[in-house]
Amino acid sequence: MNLGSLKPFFEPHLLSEIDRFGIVKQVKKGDILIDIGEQIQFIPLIIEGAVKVLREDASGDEILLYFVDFGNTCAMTLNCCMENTPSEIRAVCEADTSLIMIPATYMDSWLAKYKSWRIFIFDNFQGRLNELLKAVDSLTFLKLDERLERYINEKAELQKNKKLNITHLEIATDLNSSRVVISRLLKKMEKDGLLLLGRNTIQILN
DNA sequence: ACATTAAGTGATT
DNA sequence: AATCACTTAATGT
Repeated sequence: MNLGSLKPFFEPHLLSEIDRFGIVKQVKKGDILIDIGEQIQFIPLIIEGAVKVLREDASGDEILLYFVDFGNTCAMTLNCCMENTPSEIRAVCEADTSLIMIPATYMDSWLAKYKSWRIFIFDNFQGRLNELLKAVDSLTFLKLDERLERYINEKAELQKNKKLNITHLEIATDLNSSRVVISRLLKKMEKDGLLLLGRNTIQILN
């Protein structure tokens, strides 16, 4: 197992346990990792790629909460793991992603045994909580055009690429708006010289 | 050539 | 800011 990239995070003993009990999994873009209502059996550790975490309302509309990328895991999942409750969120792969699935049963013993695991879990809670706060005030305080701008920049940063392959419809569902509105806002941004639009692509200028 | 999907636009609420 | 109704353009079969 290629654990080199995790070395800075965990102490050697823990690394070898991860090596022994973790299951490496490759998932493709669009795959659903965890769905709402599912019981969590594994803690996913992201090695490469990114996952988006979203919530769904009663009428089936989705709303994006945050992204999880390398070296992180989903705090909502951790929570569900410990409490043994069903998932409150859906996790969908943003891009082709590789991750290590760690059986949830190790959570407890590792927390007791390994300082680096405790730190890791804590940092993740903190990180996700901040992301969640960002999502909340984005929803309540920002207008749609500002949210859209933030969304695009975040996405570009995530995949380290100023040219996004995404449709207006995908953006609309992530921000839970409608395609027409997104198209218009993007068009305005293009006129303002912020972007270059194409079919399935958005190129960010600066 | 035809169907499908993405994006652009005016009018209306 | 959302929805409708329609157009135009790009892509797949």
